[in-house]
Order: sequence, then C-alpha cells, then structure tokens
Amino acid sequence: MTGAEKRRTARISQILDAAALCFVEMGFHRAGMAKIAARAKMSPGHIYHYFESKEAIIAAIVDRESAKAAERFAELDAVDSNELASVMTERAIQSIEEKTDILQSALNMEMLAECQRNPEIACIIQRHDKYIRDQLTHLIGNKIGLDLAEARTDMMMVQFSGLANRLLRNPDMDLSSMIALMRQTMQSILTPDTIGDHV
Amino acid sequence: MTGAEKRRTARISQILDAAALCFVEMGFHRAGMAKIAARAKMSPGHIYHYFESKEAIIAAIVDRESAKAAERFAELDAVDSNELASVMTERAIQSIEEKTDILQSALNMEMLAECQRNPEIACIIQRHDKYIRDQLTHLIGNKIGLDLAEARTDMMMVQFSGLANRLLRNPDMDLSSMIALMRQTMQSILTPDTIGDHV
Amino acid sequence: MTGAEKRRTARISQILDAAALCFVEMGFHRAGMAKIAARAKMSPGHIYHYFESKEAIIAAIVDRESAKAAERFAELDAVDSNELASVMTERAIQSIEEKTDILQSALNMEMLAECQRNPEIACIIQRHDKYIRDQLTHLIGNKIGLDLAEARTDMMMVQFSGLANRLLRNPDMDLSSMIALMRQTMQSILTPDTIGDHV
Amino acid sequence: MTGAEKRRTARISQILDAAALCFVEMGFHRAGMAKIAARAKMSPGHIYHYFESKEAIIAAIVDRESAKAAERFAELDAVDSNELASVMTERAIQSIEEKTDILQSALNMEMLAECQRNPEIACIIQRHDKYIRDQLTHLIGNKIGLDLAEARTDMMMVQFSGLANRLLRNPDMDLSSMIALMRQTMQSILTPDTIGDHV
DNA sequence: TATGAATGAGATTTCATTCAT
DNA sequence: CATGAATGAAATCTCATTCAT
Repeated sequence: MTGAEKRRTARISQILDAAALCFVEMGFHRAGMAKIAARAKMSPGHIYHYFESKEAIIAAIVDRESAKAAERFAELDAVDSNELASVMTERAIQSIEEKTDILQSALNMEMLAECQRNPEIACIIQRHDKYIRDQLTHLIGNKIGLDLAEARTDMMMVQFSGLANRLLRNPDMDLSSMIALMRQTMQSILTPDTIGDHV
Repeated sequence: MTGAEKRRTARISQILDAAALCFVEMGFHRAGMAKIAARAKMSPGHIYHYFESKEAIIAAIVDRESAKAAERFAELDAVDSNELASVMTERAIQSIEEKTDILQSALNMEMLAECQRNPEIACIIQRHDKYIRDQLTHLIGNKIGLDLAEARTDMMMVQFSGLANRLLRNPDMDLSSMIALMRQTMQSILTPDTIGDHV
Repeated sequence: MTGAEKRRTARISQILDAAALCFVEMGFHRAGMAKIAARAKMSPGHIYHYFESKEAIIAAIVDRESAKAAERFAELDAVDSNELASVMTERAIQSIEEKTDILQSALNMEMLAECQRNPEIACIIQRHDKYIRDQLTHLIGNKIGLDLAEARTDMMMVQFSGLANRLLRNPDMDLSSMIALMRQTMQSILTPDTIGDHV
Repeated sequence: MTGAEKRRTARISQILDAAALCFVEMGFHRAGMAKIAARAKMSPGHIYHYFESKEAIIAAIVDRESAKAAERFAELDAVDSNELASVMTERAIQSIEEKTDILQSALNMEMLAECQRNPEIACIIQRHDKYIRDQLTHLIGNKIGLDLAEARTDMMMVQFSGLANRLLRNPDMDLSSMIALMRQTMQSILTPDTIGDHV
C-alpha cells in the first residue's frame, strides 16, 4: 500500500468510526453530517470525497460490521469437530456475560430499522447473513454431521439475535440462571434428534 | 360514552393507525406529520389537539402495541396447566407460520431503535415488558410448577424476539424444519431440569 | 342596564382581565387566544362573539387602561389650586413608592411596542394621551396660572413615563434619595419661571 | 484580522443590521427569519451558522445597541468638569431636536418589552445600564462633585428615557418650549442642593 | 486534499379564526 | 349564548449536499 492509500484508508476508518458512534448515540437520522465530520476531525465537505452520500456511510458501516461478525464465525472453522458444539455454546454465553455487545446491539437495531426501507442496505445485510448462515450450516452439517443443518443454523441465530434484544429490553436480567438455560438450549439445538420424544 | 367522547376516541385511533402505517412504511423519522395527517384525513395542525408532539404519538403507539402483546400473553392465564407448555409452543410456531408478524416486527425494530434514545419510550416498553415477564413467570412457576421460572421466562422471550429478527433477515427461511426445532427448543425450556446432563 | 347587558359587560371584563394578564406574562404575540380563553373561562370560539379579532382585544385594553389613567388625572380637577403643585408631586412620588406600577409599566411597554406598528392602536393611545395632556394643561395654565403650560405638561409626563422605565431597568434603585430629587424636579417644573437664569 | 475573519464579521453585521431594521418596522415577533434573511441577502438556513436562534440575534442586537449607548456616555469622560453639566444638558436637548432617535426609541421599546420575558436579554440590558449608571455617577460625584450622585444619575436617566417615550406618544410636541424646560430641569438635577427650599 | 460558507427544501409546531353542533 | 373541533398558513430551525477558495 502506498502512503497515499494508507492515508485514504485511515481517513475512511475515521469517518466510519465517528459515524458509528454518532449513530449509536443519536440514531441515523439525528446524526448530522456536521457532527460526524466534527468527530472524524475533518470538514463536512471533505467527507464527500470518500462517500457519495450519508447512506453510503451507513452501507459501509453495515458492511464492516457484518464482515467482523462473519470473521468471528469463520474462526469456528478451525475448531475441532468434537468441541464445536461446546465452543459455539460458550460463544452465546460470552454474549450474555460481556455486556459490551449491548452497544453492538444498538447499532444492529439501527441497521435493521434502516434496512427495512433501504433496499441497498437490505441487500448488504442479507448477503452477509447468507455468508454466515452458509458457514454455520457447513459446520453443523459437515463437521458435526447433524441433519437439518439449515434449520439448526437459523435456530442458533435466533438465540444470538434474541439474546441481544432481550438484554436491551431487560437490562436487569439475572445472568447466571440464564447461562445455564442457554447452555441447555444450545445443546438441544446441536444434539442429534430426539424430536418428537417430548411431544 | 358521550358522542363527543366517542368521536374523540375515533379521531385518536385514526391518528395512531395512520402513524403506525407510516412508521412501518418509512420509519419514525422519515414519516412526516404532514403525511400522517393526510393519511388520518385531518389537517397537520389538528393532530396537536390530541397529541402534544410527534414523540407523544410514538409513545402512544408503543403503548398500544405493547399492550396488545401483553394482552395476547394474558390469554394464556385461562389455559389449563397441563396444556400450557404446548399452547405456548404453538404460539411461537404460529409466529413463524403467519408472516403477518413481519409488519409487526418492523414496527418493533423501530420501537427498539427509538427506545435506545428516548427515555420516556424506553420506560413504556420496559413497563409492558415487565408485565409480560411477570405473567409468564407466574404461569411457568406456579401453574406449570417449574423452578428457575424467571430465567425460563427470559429464555422464552429470547425465542420470540429472536424469531422476529430472523424472519426479517432471512425471509426465505425454510419454515417446516424450523417449526420442528422450535417445538423441541420450547419443550426443552419448559421441561423439568436435566441441566448439566449434557455438559 | 338589563340583565343581558350586565352579563355581556361582565363577559367582556373577564376577557380583558384574562388577556391583560396573559399579555403581561407572555407578551402580545406569545399569548394565544386559547390561553386567554382558558383564563377567561370560556371557549376560544366564544371570544369572537365579543371581539372581532385579537387586535380588537388589545385595542379595548388600551382603551380601558387609558381611561383609568385619564380618570386619575381628572381627580386633580377637584383639588384646590394652591395645593395642586404639591398634590401632583406627591402623585409622582407615590409612583416610586408603590411598585405596583411595574405591572402597569409592563403592559405599557407591550402597548407602546404594539402601537408602533398598529395604526388603530396608535390612534387610541394618542387620543387618550391628548385628553390627559389637555386636562393637565388646563390645570397648569388656568388653575395654577403658569405660562408655557403645554411644555410643562409634557415635561411632567416625561417624569412619569421615565420613572416607570427606570424602575424596570434598575429594580434595585435607592428609592429614598430619588424621592427627594423627584420632589425638587416637579417643583422646578411647576414653578414660575426662572428660565434663562442658569444658562 | 484574516480575510475569513473579516468576512465573518461582515456577515454578522449584515444580519444584525437587517434584523434591527425588521424589528423596528414590524416588531420582534412579526419579523420572520425569512424576511431577515432576505434583507441580509442570505438564505434563512445560513443565519444559523452565525446565530444559534432568533433569540440570539435579538440578544446580539440588544448588546450592540446598548453598547453604542454606553459609548456615547463614555465620551462625557473627556469633557471638562466645569462644562459637564451643560454638555449633558445639551445632550438631552439634542435628543429632542434630532428626531432620528425615534427609530432608536422604537427599538428600545421592543427591547424593554422583550426583556420583560427573556431573562438573558434582561441580563444584557441591565449590565449595560449599570455600566452607564456607574459612568454617570462617577462624573456627577467625582468630577462635578455633587452629593447624592447615584440618585441624580437615576434622575437624569429618567429624563432620557421619559423623553423618548414622550416623543413616541406625542409626535407633534412643541419642541422649542420643551427645550427650555428640559434645560432648566437638567440644571436643577445637577445643581448643589436647594432641596427643601420650595416645599 | 481540505475547508467551511452557503443553499433551500422540509421538518415540527403554533395559532388566529371559522363553523357545525 | 356557547363549545371545541378543525383548518391551513406561517414560524423557527435542521440538514444533506455543493462549491469557491
């Protein structure tokens, strides 16, 4: 990377970081370009050298955040098949314990709300969602060797997004009991079928 | 109710219905008072006879929608204890099958995103959330007679909100397999403890 | 006066009292008809049975207040010529001591500011001002028998309005010394001429 | 001053000049930002680069006008003590002769009416008023050497503001006689005490 | 590359006034 | 005589975007 390219990348990161913070704090529509610019330590006009519009910024953020999430899931590829189930379970539990993810959730809400209306953003989100799903489906179907891999994948993702939602609505939730239950639920999802036994 | 009171109630409903539609279609912040007014078939100014501000409309909608959700959960009180677990399970499944809830989900996203910033709305949401939680906790703890009633409640609510989220991100999801898994998961949450057995 | 007429007069008074209070508290333009109506304990629409417009209300207030002031000056007509000068002086001093006039001053500011733009109101104010001036000029010229009666009248009125103004800008003013000076000044205005001696 | 700073200062002056004219012609509340902007030859939105709100413009004008008035009084500091009394007297007379001050008076009324409601503006006005008072008190007490300097100061200021008021209410006033009387009154205020002699 | 002045459309909100009841 | 629902124009203010420097 040339010096100019490095500088360009750094500038873009500055903008995305500033914008993400602003979006979380004030929401997409209340976060003015002026404030984002101030936080990114550049002039409002200059942002338009790097992004065509405000929407392009949120698209870039969605892209970046989704890529991060995909990366985290990609790490699971390196995990031994026997341990996969428990590693994934611990991931979910970690989400409960570290409340840092609440910020992330807030950004997620913003992104989802926006994607409802903006087809371009909806497209980016769904592309990344599919990537993660494929990754997980591969792990569950091929490495762990379970049937109904796609459904199990979706069910796992239900747990992750549901958990974020729940932490947002009930911040005082009793974590320790939840952890036990979440462990049980994840195991149930990743366990060869006993479906029908309990009905 | 006098004629005047009836008219007033009808007018307020008109506004809330119009606003809810606008919010779903374009989001809280893109839905202008002018558009809401047009849809409610009254002048923009007149809305302010019934609501102090746009935020007050949002708050009223959140209240109304949350109340609806709370009501649906309240119905479970009448269900026989033996059937409770399966009735609740069927509810979750119903959410998957009827995609009408997607609209509802969209409004939910709006509400959650907004509650992030608006303390008054956060308060309304949490009040209703607590009501639902208490209701469920009572059913699970007293009628079904399970331990860890609060954690099981939260876990159930994770399923509901997670599902809504998932349907939004992956509209093409294969429903039939999901239903089977969801049934199993709900049962696992509502079954006397085998926690620790799988770890 | 018939009962109906009495009722009408009372209603009009209610409106004028309410409006005057509103104008003092919030200014002419910030005092909405809705608030005036609420304070007058009637509906906004009903005010228009008695007054053609909001401007008509301020015109009526100006009229009423000016009439009151004229009345107070008319009382001076009954005072013995020898005592006139000192009675008038005591009037000025009374204005300093009773700060009740500050409310009146506030309303005066409102009226003057408004009259600057509204020719109808300017006309009412000037009509009453002329009436008071004529009254005073008559007293000073004919009863006390001074020359330059018109100029002395204006000069006296300068003291009254100037005083009100001053109390508004410097509410902490030391009153007792002012009283002595005001007494001297009024005497100087109402004393046969030594004009030119000091020049 | 850099070019940018000069431009900024000029822009701000444009706004204040335009706003002051609008306020005099139509009053604070009838002068819309759109009209002010048009007169200042810029877009309404751009005014908000320089002033936070319409009130901030009002405050700035009050500040500027009050500062001008204070400056005029400050000039008196350079006058010889012997001539001070007569110079001040001539000032008052000048106010009568030049009717240009009527415009100024109109703005003054607006300012006073507004200060009744807006504490920030009341504060600015009182700050400048105090400055003028201190200046005058110093001149009267130290340079001329009179007792009761503060009361005499207030009394002089009564003349100035009273005069402005009077010219507004009685535009047809006979000036020449007034001048003679005003001269006499000012002398009386600035003359070592004969208080009590006339009572 | 970088600035920030400038625009102008559009947002929310207020309010005098009218009118059906 | 009395109400208050209803209107719609206008007010203040915000903000994405452009452009001269």
